Amino acid sequence: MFRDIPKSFYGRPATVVARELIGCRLLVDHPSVGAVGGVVVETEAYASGDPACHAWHLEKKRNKDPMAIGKGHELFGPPGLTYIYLNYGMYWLLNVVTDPEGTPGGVLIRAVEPSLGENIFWENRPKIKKREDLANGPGKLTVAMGIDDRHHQMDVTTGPIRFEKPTRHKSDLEISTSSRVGISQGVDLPWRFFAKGSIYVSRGIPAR
DNA sequence: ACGAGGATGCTCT
DNA sequence: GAGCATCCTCGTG
Repeated sequence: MFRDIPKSFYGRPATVVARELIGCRLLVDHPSVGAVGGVVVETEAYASGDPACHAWHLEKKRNKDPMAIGKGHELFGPPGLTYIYLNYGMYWLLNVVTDPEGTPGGVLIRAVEPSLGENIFWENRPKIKKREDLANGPGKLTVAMGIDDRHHQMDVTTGPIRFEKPTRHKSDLEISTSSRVGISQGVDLPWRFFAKGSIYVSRGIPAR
């Protein structure tokens, strides 16, 4: 079973939230079946002072002009809202804003194991043959679950995208870390978190 | 198993 | 014009 997560959960450092979201359930409202869901098995943290974070260059700019605005400004905003952006001109990527307002931070959801409304996952990704390939990547899970820019800046405690914590604690769930995927800056930081041994984790870096 | 390359659109990293 | 928090297909071993 699952229970709601309070807003205060997200007002903490991105690395902490990223780790604790592993094992939680992601729910997305769906027009025909009510909602689809998946258990989060992989996340990445992006933080203040982190050269790979979308807010990094804005942070530097804001040292001169505190009102400067640009890509990633949402990451400075109140925690617990979604931050969704298009990458490589094709895929929407889902993040949750973390850290107190004024401090940039966010968590990228990279992979889920389908757990509710799985037929929708299959419908949205008709070429896929294996269940573990339905949502084992940040672009794949948004396609599979029907997430796009309509879900941008929504409250994850009340909105169409929500997270729930398992009531049974994750004593049986081991979490591993690694460097982050697909970035060229900050590659040394071990800020990718994933469920050890899960076949639903994305490819690229060995899942141990 | 693994690597190369193309698709595609927004920001200025 | 370059670079990007990606994915898929097709080639080779």
